[in-house]
Amino acid sequence: MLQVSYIRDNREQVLERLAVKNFKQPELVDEIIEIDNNRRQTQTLLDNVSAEANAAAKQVGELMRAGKKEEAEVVKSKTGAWKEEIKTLGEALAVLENSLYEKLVLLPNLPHASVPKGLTPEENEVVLESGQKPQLAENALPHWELAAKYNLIDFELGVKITGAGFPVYKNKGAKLQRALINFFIDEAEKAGYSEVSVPLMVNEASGFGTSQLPDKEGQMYFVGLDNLYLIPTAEVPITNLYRDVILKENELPVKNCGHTPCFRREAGSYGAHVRGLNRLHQFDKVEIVQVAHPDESYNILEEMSAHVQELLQKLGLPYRVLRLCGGDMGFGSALTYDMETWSAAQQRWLEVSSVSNFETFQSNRLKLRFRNADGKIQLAHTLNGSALALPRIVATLLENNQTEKGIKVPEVLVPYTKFEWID
RNA sequence: GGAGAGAUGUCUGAGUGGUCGAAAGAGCACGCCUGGAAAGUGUGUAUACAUCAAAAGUGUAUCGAGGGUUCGAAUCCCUCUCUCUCCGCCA
Repeated sequence: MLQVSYIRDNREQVLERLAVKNFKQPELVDEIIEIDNNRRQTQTLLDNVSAEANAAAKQVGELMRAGKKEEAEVVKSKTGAWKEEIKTLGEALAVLENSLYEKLVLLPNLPHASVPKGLTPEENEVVLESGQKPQLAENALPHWELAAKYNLIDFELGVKITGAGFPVYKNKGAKLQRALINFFIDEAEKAGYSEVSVPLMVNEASGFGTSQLPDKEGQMYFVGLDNLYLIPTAEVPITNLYRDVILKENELPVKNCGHTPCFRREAGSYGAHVRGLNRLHQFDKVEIVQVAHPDESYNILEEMSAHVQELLQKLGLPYRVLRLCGGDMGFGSALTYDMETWSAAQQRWLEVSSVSNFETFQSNRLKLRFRNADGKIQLAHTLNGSALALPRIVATLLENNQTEKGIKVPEVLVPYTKFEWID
């Protein structure tokens, strides 16, 4: 959520930045400024009347104590009008605050200056490409066939017990999952992230804090009986650890990592591109999250991007890094890098990580602040990234490393899997 | 799920209608003291909004949340949420 005071003071810039994100309702900006003017006037009126009423109440108390009952009655009789006014103004203020809020949550974050204009994924900027795309044999198989051939993943069994998009991992498939999770967590800890293990369901306030709500209401599984949402990413519980927190400047940056399953309804996604592990309703992911000083957040974004790339390098996967264009960015992000690995059997890039700087967009909602060097309270910046999401990593590992002997496990994973070949 | 108790600042904890944004202690910050530290000692130590060019200052709101009674509510009443204890169930 953008800060009203910022919008008020930087109207032109806000409009210009929103245009980069192809925001469809720029008129909201002026509506917000208008409502806010109204709100501030009302606030001032209300404060003044309340001050008068407070002074009178105090006076009554003093008169009563002095035994001047009649004078006290006189003052009392004057308070009726104030009460009425306080009530009316208070209600008006609440209406204004609500409508201000309702419009404010519709504004996405402003994109960073480096974000390219554009509408579609095709317009994302390729920042770099790394690694060799493997040349597979003629009869190379896509991962869903490899999974069946080596008895690693049973999609039909998942359909039976839950539904499509909930695979059952078996044998070396299950072990590979655990190996990847442990590898990713260990790497994150080496990079200074401390591990947390968090709830997989969150309340509405948490969903709102990281801006999944109200924006992505329909994308999350919702447990109506208890009003809880299944997390779509560990970003939600981990970042919300710091909701309503004021940190000390020297505590920044805060670095956390955590493994969780993620649950996504993915409503409306069907077809070849969601085959196999390409898009699931439940998948495992290791997430890295940082709470940063505003002056440092873009350096930290690069550091997080480098961390993700290092993982891909260690796994020997060819990848590329995209800087998302305005139209393809998430609602709350100021700058997002997507990392994609090359799936040799499918001949396409698969997104395996997304690293974003939210600047103050989340922290404004979270009330996540720090006390700066001047002793002033200031909003912190939040960042997060996948490091990494498992399914598409598994997909590309299986596909890219297939040989006639079986599937070769990357060396870095062998200490975790305790086997070198899937055969 | 049933019965009871409770929710106050960073923490402990006082406060049952006015002088309470809130005692006291601890913690923390800064100073004094000290060769240095500890002890001792002094001062300070919530947040939001409004006002102001800005700071200072001032005003308003906030003692779990929301509503009510009253000239006046941390304190009384109602509703909700959460926590603790006991019982039940249970990985």
